[in-house]
Amino acid sequence: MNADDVHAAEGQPAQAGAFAEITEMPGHLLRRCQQIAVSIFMQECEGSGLTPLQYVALSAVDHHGELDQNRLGGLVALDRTTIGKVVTKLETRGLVARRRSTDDRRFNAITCTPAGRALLAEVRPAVEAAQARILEPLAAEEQARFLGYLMRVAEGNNAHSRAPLRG
Amino acid sequence: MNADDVHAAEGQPAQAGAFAEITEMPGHLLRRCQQIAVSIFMQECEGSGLTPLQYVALSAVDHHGELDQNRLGGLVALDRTTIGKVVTKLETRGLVARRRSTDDRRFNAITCTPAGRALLAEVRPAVEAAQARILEPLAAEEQARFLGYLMRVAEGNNAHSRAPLRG
DNA sequence: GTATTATGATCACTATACTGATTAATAATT
DNA sequence: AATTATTAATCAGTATAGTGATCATAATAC
Repeated sequence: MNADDVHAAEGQPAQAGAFAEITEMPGHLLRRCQQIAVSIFMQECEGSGLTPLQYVALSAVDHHGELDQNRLGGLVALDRTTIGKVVTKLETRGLVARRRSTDDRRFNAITCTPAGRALLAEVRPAVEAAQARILEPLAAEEQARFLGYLMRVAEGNNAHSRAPLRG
Repeated sequence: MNADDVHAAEGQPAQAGAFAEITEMPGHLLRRCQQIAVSIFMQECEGSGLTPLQYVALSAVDHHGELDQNRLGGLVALDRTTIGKVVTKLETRGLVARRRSTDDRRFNAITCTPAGRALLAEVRPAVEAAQARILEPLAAEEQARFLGYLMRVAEGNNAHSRAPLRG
């Protein structure tokens, strides 16, 4: 910046080097990688109008057939409120159908529509292209090890998550 | 669920097995790991009232001395709007000071307050405990390799990020 | 058969993470 | 000097990711 710059006047900050360490911490790196993964997904899947979360949730509904929001949230590791909003978005686009279960009227019964299934099939190549781009900085063997580590970190810490996977 | 369950009637869903594959994709795993990393940070650093982002941003301000919001956003890889909100939150807690630069009146000059520096020092052990817990499912050698992979994925794809790191 | 408990969904609220439009100030061009 | 372009910040809007409170319904206890 300029003349009224404290930086120049104070010499060394209180915790010299501490910030550099933070940028090499797993928490910070995971945030950056997740941020990048979303960016790449949005680029590759632009035409579909789907976000990563919408794609995963729609796939889960397609794969599992009719299920309630709570179970769906567990399958994709999302809290009750967020999965509710994702379902609302998918519903307004006609990709899933939502109705109150007549059996137990507390439940929202979610099903995948033909339009939802068609979009899933259509966007699938772009999703796979995105995944390949995310891993591109690593060699093939490293990619496999990296995925293995991610799976173990996710599974090993699942109980510590605020929205654990409930398969 | 129950009797009016479409699942039982339809047999196999359209894309059998596709969802299982998605749960092993880097995009999904990175989201889950980031989600878990935030959960663990919030548990360990509960007393500080700091979120992961607030901690990283505050550290960056401390380390770099006075700087503007745009540069701060670049250092922590955040877009202009999000870094603005983080700074507002830190400002209301008195952890940073924000004033218009007299030199160039477009800039917000951000500085770390003594209270901010004190909190950083206080919370540091909890932050490191959180990082250790995130990596716990991996052996020491694997942790080092995992961090190396995360750094290469983040750096190699930096240009594809919607809010790239600008060191 | 009523009271208690448990559960699914929704609402209000906070924080993260962006885009596009706008505003204010500076820099570059002519 | 006046016009144009650029830049920092902010605002409105959308999506992700949660918490705690509330409401309706269902299951259980007594």
